[in-house]
Order: sequence, then structure tokens, then C-alpha cells
Amino acid sequence: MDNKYINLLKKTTLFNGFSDNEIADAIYILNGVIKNYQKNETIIKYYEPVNYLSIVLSGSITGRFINEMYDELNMANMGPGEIFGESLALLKFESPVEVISNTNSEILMLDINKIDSDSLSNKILKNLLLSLAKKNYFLNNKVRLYSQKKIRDKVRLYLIQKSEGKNIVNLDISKTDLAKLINVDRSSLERELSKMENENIIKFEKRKVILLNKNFFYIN
Amino acid sequence: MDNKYINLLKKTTLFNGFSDNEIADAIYILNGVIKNYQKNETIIKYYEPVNYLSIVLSGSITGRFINEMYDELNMANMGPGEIFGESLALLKFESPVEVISNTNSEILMLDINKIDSDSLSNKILKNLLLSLAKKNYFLNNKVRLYSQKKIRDKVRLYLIQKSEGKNIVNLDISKTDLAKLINVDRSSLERELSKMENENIIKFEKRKVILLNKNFFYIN
DNA sequence: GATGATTTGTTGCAAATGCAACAAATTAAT
DNA sequence: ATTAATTTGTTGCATTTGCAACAAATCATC
Repeated sequence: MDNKYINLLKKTTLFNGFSDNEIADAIYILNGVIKNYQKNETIIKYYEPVNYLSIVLSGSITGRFINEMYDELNMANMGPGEIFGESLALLKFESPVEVISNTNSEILMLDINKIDSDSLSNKILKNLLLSLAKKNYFLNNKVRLYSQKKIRDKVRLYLIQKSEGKNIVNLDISKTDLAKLINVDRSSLERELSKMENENIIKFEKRKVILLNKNFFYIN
Repeated sequence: MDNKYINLLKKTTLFNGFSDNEIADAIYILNGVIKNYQKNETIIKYYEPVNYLSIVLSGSITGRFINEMYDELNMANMGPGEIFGESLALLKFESPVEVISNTNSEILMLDINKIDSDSLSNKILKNLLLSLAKKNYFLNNKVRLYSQKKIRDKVRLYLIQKSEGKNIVNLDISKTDLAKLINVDRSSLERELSKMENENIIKFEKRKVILLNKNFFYIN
């Protein structure tokens, strides 16, 4: 295992609180392997069994459902330090999502089922549990977001979730991607955002959104 | 801790593979307490910190979001043996959902943060991890279901998920509840189901659905 | 700085859905 | 067996959204 990524790995939820040696040991125990992927290459295929917990070391990846109609629906983009595939690897299930490399990327793959009952394993378990709990929380938020029927309500909830009480939200992504993220048609989103600007609820400055109507966003 | 529920607990994901003594020990380590709730009583309040992993011993509960408009949206019903609150307890987060007792119920509450590094704790961790992984899988399915834009597609996906390849699906729930579950207006659901019956895609017999058009459901 | 690719903004139109209201049917409770 | 409560089925109408198409603006690359 290359030393190059130790500092990155220290920041992951999986190896939070680990020393350099513990990380090296953990990777050894879990049969760690680094794989390289090209831009647009498939990392996990739809319906294929998932055997490894994966950590993005460099580049970025996208997990997406392909529903029966072959609409593509973006789920989540992940970058360096982020973890995926752990649930499916634990359950030994087939993948309901397809994972694709957005850029050239390096992925560390760990055989999570090699976890035993020594103290290092126990430490890994605890971190993994926290990581899964966070993902669970994220998914719950996603369900909540998707459960909104109107675009305006989705936008509101998304902005509230991102704002953390502040009245400026940096979207980080294009409106095109925002539309995918909240699962609505782009032009319909633009239409609704225009309306909301006209009604002085929000104001766009490039990719920043200023929340003007505090009432609407339940601020204070 | 009463002996009455040992057999139920053995069947839970949390205590899978545990002996009677191990369960008793685990409950002791985790400061287990049984609480009784009345019908319609709130078990976890919206926005309140969650401190315990909870297991339904008797009765049933519902977890639901209350969105800003106070539409109620049913999330999941849980009965004896099912576990909830574990993610939030681990993360020490406030609850984004409200959990209510549907009937009179008994709930076992465990302080999950008492988990240490002894071998019993290790066993609990592993089971908890699997349990969370399953929940994750469930949530992913939910997101997938909600991401369908048309009622017909939601119905299709829901029936595919429930059918497990068979061509008869027992809904178990009323259409009213189905509408809540897939997050659409009831009358709109009825309208769409009627259309689907007219087009010989499905046929209702009480709460059973017969999948007539195999093509539509990707059977074989 | 020119060229190509991507994103943004807008609009007309059709389709899908929510909402409201009500009657009929079914189920549960006394 | 009667009454009350819940579920089902249906419909008209307004609203919302998706879809398609296109021009303008912005960004990226050479």
C-alpha cells in the first residue's frame, strides 16, 4: 500500500482516529487493493454482486439508478475520501445502482467481510457503523426531499437543508445538475426559480442563492 | 429484564445468533429498559435528540415525516422484532421523523453508546452493522420508488419489488394506505389503477393484485 | 481570441396529478 | 342487526409538470 494516500484516509469516516500503522494494518487485514478507472468506466455494474467496500482516492464517481425506462437518474457524486458499496458488500447483494467513474480515478477496495473480532476490527466496525448511520441519515433526507410533490417545496427543502440557518446558500452545482438532484425537469425548475425570483423569495448570484423571504424558509 | 420476549429478540437482526444468556448480558450492558406506550402516543418527537436504539416488543409503530406544510407522510410501519432509532442514537442527532405508537405497545430501549470492545460488544456491532445495511438497502429502494415521476411507474416498481418474480402480489394494505406509501393522491391512484385494469395490465381481487401483462412487469 | 460545448432562460402545449366533493360499498363496533 | 367508520370508485376542474424546441449566455479548450 502506497503511503501517498494515508493523510486522505485519515480523514475518512472509516479510518477516523486511526494512526498510520493502524491504517496500514487495516488495509492489510482487509486485503486492500487499489484499482484504476478511466473516465466513464463502470466500477460497479447494475445487478452485479458487490464484494468490496470502496473508497475514492482520486477522481470522482457517480452512483445512479437506471430505471426500467432507461431514464438515468443521478443519485450522488462522490470524491476523494468518500466510501461506497459497503452495505451491498455486507449483505452480499446485487447492485441496484450503477457506479461510474466521472474522471480518471483511483479506488481502494477492501474486503469488508474479512473483519474479525480483534481490537483493530472492533475499531473498524465502530467507524463503519457511524459511516452507515450517516448514510442512512442522508438517505432519509433524500426520501424527504423526494416526497415533496411540488418543485417549489423541493427547492425550499433543499435550500433549508443546505443553508444551515444562514441566508446565503452556495449551490456548488449547475442548475442543470440541481434539477437532476431534486429529480425534476430542468426547464420546469427554471420556470419555478424565475417565479420565485419575481416573488422576491430568492435571488441568484451565479451559483449562490440568497434567501430573501425568511418566512418562506422558516428562518428565525 | 423479563424472560417473556427472549424468543422474539432471538429473531431480531440485532440479536441474531445470540444465546439466551448473551441476550440477557447484552441488555444489561446496554442499560435496557422496557417502556409502555398507549395508542397514538408519541415515542420519538420531531426535533428531539434520540438517545436509544428501540425494539418493538409488542404492538406496532409508525415513523413519519411531518413536512413544513404538515402533510403527514407515512414512512414505515413496524411491528414486533423491528428496530428503529439506531442511526440517530449513534449520531446523537435530532429526529427528523416522528414516531408514534399505532396501538398500545411495549418498546425495549437500549443505550447503544454503551457498546465497548469486549467480544459480546463485537458481536452486537456486527449485527447492528448488518441491520443498518439492510435499512440502507430499504431506503435506497424507497428513493428509487419515489424517483418515479408517474403514478403508473410507481405502481409498476412497487409491484415488481413486492412480487419477487411471481405474478400475484398480496398488497396487505388498503389502497388508501398504498397511496400514502407511494406518495400520491389517493383518487389519482384509483384513477390510474382503473385505467390499468381497463388496459388488462393488472386485475384486483380484494387486496390481491394479479399481474396480467408480463411484458409490462418485465416478468421473464 | 476563436471555436465548440455546456448551461441558462423562455415559451407553447399536452399530459399527469392534485384537490374537492360525493355516493356506494365494505368493514368494524355495539 | 344496526349504526358508525373507513374504504372504494368516480368525476370535473385547476394546477403543476414534463417535454420539445430554440436563442442567448457562459464556460472550457485549443
